[in-house]
Amino acid sequence: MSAVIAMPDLESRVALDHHQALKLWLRLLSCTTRIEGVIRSRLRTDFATTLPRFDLMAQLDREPDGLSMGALSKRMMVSGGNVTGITDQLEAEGLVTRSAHASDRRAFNVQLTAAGRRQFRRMASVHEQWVVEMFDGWSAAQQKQAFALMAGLKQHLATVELKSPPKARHKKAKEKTT
Amino acid sequence: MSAVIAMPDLESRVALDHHQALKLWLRLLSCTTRIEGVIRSRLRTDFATTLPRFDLMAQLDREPDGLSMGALSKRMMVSGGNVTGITDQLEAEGLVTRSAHASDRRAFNVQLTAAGRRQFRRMASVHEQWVVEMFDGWSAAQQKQAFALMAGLKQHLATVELKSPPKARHKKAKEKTT
DNA sequence: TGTGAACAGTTTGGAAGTAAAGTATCGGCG
DNA sequence: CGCCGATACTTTACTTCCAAACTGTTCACA
Repeated sequence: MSAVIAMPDLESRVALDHHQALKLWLRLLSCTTRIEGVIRSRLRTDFATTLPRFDLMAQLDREPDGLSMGALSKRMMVSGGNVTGITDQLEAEGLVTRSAHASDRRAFNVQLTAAGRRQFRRMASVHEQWVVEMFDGWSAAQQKQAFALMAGLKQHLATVELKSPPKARHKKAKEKTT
Repeated sequence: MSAVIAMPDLESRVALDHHQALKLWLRLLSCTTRIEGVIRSRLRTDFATTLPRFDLMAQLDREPDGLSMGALSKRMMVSGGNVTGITDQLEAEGLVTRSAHASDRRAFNVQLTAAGRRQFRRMASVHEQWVVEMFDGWSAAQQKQAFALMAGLKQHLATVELKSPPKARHKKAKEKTT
């Protein structure tokens, strides 16, 4: 329903679009913040752990052969320094091991220990139920729809530069700045 | 139609649902994390500010009469102690004022200063363009659809308790715990 | 071979977030 | 009035996170 014709003022149409995207973003953000808050709170009270620790263990649970620090950082979408700290903790508690990489002496291979895997599995099933509970406000069809929408968004976002592009956008300048 | 009791026959269906909700959640999370990261990064490089500072100013910009610390805390969905710290910074920089509440000596009224409003307005328009840019992977129709979906989710989430409920849910216990 | 860029991870310094305890004020009720 | 629980905010101690600087390793290539 975009007003292609009879545009009294381009300004107002743009402003409306802006408003829509902004409102959408705020709503999206408040939903995820809320869900994160609930999960965080329950992880603390039920399992005395935190979301990043759970997240790291979840990544490792999917990869029996282990992951490097860098791979963990990328998957968890947090900085490397952050992964170092969380891994330190879990290692100290005997939930993960940090072993030398076979061929690259810079890298480590992080793996879940038996105890770590046991603990994660115990938490994971409960965690899944929490997520199901929070999304059952949506029907299965709606969930599918949302999933598809998010797929598109995610793909588009991958093309967005992290830092603000240097303005001139009327030319399709796509070359690397290196 | 939530499978409340462990029914062997429905086991696999439930497992599928779980998987779906979980995947949906992870995708939702990665989208918002990415968007947040982009905005955060650009706010830093372009305006030497941070997301929570921007957020606080945005709340105040909408309320010319100012807001109390508690109201800010609620709107920003962060703890009160957090708001204290951010307000301290902005006040020290002359962007907001913390004045005594008219009738309640416990409360403060936080307002944008002229300089604060000027700075915020300058940032806000650019910020809106960033958001528009990130959501233009979606058509206007898709944005509308997503917005509606999120509305439903948000509403459902409001009924979810923060801490893990003590198990028994087969009765529709909806009474307040106060 | 050797040199320099790129890469893996750690360290550091600081902002942002929380929960929980503390301070001061408010408001109701005897 | 005087007390007591609720409220508004701050403080404290701690975790999480990032950006940027740093160390050590690898790899390309002259």
